[in-house]
Amino acid sequence: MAADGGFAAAHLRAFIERIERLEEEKRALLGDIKEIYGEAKANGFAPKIMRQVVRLRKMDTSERQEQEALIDVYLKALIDTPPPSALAAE
Amino acid sequence: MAADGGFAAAHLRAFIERIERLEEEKRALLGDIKEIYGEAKANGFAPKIMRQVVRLRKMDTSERQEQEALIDVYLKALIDTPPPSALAAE
Amino acid sequence: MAADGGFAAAHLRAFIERIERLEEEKRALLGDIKEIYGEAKANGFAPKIMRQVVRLRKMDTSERQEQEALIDVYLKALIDTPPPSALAAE
Amino acid sequence: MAADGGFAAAHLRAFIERIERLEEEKRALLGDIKEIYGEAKANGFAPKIMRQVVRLRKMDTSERQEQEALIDVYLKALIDTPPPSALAAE
DNA sequence: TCGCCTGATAGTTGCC
DNA sequence: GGCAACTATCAGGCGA
Repeated sequence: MAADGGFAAAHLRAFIERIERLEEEKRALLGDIKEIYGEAKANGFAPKIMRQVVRLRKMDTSERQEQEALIDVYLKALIDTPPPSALAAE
Repeated sequence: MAADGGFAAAHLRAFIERIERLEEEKRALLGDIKEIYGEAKANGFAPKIMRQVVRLRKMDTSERQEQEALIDVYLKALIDTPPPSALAAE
Repeated sequence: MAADGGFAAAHLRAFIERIERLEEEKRALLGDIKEIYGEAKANGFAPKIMRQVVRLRKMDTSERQEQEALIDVYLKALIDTPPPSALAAE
Repeated sequence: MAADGGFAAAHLRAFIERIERLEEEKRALLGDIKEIYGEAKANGFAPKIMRQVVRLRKMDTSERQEQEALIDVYLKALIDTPPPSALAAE
């Protein structure tokens, strides 16, 4: 790669530049999102809860439903086997 | 730290050794868990589903319950606002 | 909040919608970045190294060198304490 | 599986219980490790550096140097391509 | 078996 | 200054 007259280096530069450009955009986007949570908080909403809500709404629409039935079967088989964490509640 | 006659170095060594020892144990534990999933698979169970089940059982017993009510309120407020991903399903 | 005639709910909906819209954009951006790393890989570059490079370029040079120096001090303090993995080599 | 008189369910329960037990141990182990880093910090060591040191000691020396060399090559190829952050300094 | 992708872990940052 | 949330990296599991 070093013996190619710098062509590879130029290639690499192009990739890195594109990536860094997109990362800048991403950074801006993250800032915008954060700002909205800030506004919401100023209006009496709980950002933490809102984040969970956004997350849940994402999950619910995924292909998870397809496997839901099987998960349910497994969970039901364990219905009288409480998870260990239940002990911590004492 | 360099001018302490190596006392700090000995101290650091002790900490690192303890950590590396525990990491070894952790590694072994992960191996055991993996093995069990393998056994289960050999018995006709789906490891992937089992992992999700374990995960769900963990979540259900966490402090999430405390915030569950509030999450519910938020979700209900959004009941006629479908998430964007619904559009992708077309 | 529940007793406000739904005004708060409408407000919440507006916030969530804005957030979910931006998250869609973010998702797209992440996909683009990933794609570029994929292209780079197909051209013989190592994505893992590229990521480190992008990260290093974000840091101030002096800060980076300071960290490396400290790492070196720690490593040297452990010079006669072989890591556990050496044992596995037997 | 459902028509087996619950034998499979019992089997599944056994697997899940073993897994959850081991996960508890893992959780405890992680807590212990975290605790040691805390102690070290209280004694004037930098946990962040320690973690990197532990990580480096896990890698083979030659492998590590190989990576560093490659990072250097990449960085040098980008030497006249300033990162975007330089623009922010203006 | 390889590549992809999701889930786990470490680092960073902002809040309290 | 410590704590907790969020982001990014990494490794293991899954599917082709």
